[in-house]
Amino acid sequence: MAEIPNTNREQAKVVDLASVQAACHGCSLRQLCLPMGVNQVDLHRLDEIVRRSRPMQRGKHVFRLGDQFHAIYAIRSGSVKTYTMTDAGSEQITGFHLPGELIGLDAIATGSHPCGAKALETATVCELPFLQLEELAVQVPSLQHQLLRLMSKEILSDGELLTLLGKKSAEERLAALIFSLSARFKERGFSPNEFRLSMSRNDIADYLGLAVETVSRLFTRFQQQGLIDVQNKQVTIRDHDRLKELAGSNAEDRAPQARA
Amino acid sequence: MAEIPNTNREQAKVVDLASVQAACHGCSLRQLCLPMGVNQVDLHRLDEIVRRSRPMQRGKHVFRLGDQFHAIYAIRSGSVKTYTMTDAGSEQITGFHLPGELIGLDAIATGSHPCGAKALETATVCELPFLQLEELAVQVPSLQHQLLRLMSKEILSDGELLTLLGKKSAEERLAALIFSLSARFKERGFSPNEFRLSMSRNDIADYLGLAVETVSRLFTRFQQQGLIDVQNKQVTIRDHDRLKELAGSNAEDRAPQARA
DNA sequence: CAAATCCATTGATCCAAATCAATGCAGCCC
DNA sequence: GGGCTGCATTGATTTGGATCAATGGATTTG
Repeated sequence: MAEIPNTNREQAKVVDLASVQAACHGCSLRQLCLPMGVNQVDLHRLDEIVRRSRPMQRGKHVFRLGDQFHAIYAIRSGSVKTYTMTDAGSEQITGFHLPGELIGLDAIATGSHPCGAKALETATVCELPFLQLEELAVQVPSLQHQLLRLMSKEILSDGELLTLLGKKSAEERLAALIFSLSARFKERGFSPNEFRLSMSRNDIADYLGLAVETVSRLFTRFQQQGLIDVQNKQVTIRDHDRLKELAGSNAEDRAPQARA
Repeated sequence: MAEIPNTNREQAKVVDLASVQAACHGCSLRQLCLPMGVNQVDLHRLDEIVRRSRPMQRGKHVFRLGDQFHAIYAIRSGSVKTYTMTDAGSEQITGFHLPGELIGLDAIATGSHPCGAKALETATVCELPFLQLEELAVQVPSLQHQLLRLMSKEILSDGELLTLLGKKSAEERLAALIFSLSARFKERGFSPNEFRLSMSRNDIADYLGLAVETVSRLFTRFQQQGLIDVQNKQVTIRDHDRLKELAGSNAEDRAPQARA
């Protein structure tokens, strides 16, 4: 509810773009990000329209709720949360985004950002001006394909989150989040078993549709049960299998019936 | 949980495609659907790849959970629900889809359908083979644009549903659903104030993340409060404004503070 | 380095919605 | 038309997680 105050400069221009080119062709994330499947030659054309931001401090916006839409952004380093506001003023976090993921895709339809995007830690992002990207995508089928694929992936992960919020217990929700983060860190070459949660407990609660207190209690419980080790924001996974099982379901242990 | 039994024929081929062409150029939904913004000439090329299904009976699948992905579908008439299964066997419904809306978009990323799609009443759908659609989209920028727009819209509405499930009370959720259906019926030229709910109470519960009993009680309560009239599946909106207010928020009436 | 501020944890209590239980009703099929 | 079957409503009871309340730690700032 209490907004972090912004400097005037940050107000005026939310993302501060570096003058250096982003250079997708040399980026370690190209197998996860938009460049996947795009050949060398076409990749240089993508490079021409991409601008990389300067490192953004924790709490700064990539874009704000309601901002006019002109570009989508790829996370290059760090992590970013996207969120909407309820009328009552509380945040619903729609995603925690890691390097290689695209944000701002939900703004294409309406022309303005229905959610805000804020750096959870120092982060850099790559700006992809949408008109230019669309233009390039009709010329580069592999780029169009990958853009559609990434949007599809977003719809897919939203669907999973829906099930999480609609059907799962608090315990399952937190286990699923930890499990998902673990898998995504692994994809990016980081340790899947030891990582730092860049978001606050409050953010986790606002993502999972729970109260902070509940999240806190669950961390304590998971630790007591030997599932994970928690030391502030540092998490170590102790029992990957049980965590996975918990994330998948905990209602089925009393009804493990066969699927038709 | 109990699956409607399927005939062998329906098992073998889920969607039964008519031999007639779909004819987007003559379709009354073209301003809502994929053809929006596509010119006459290109529209005929779209017509060539679209196949319209025969009317599908209530309960038949457009595609099943886990089916291999080869096409997306536009609802032409009737209504369709998309849903996933939790490991415990209960459905999380991810959307109720009306004519002009696309389904199957979440399958592009993985190549198989992460959710199933079932007709809620007699419905027809248009099949858009994805490879051909992609091929056409690189040749017809306006088609690419509209496809991206519709995918974005899907992400947007998923985000709204997330907020609904994560932050809103049972009352707000149901009000929001009724309000959303009303708005979408209006868009399609139907009465926004009097319509038939094609889905069961159970489906509504599985969409809103509630128990059936809660949904039923809310319908009764809304009727008592004079918000709506309910007669089985027939709904008449009596107080549009109060319904809208309730759908937007009901927590703010005790904290109507100004936004920063 | 101390004070201030923010964030996280823990405990006690409450409540909205789930669950359990029963009856009512509508649309079907013989 | 009468019984069947699945769907919907209503009531009683329980409970998971929210809310309220207080304290404990961790960053941050002057």
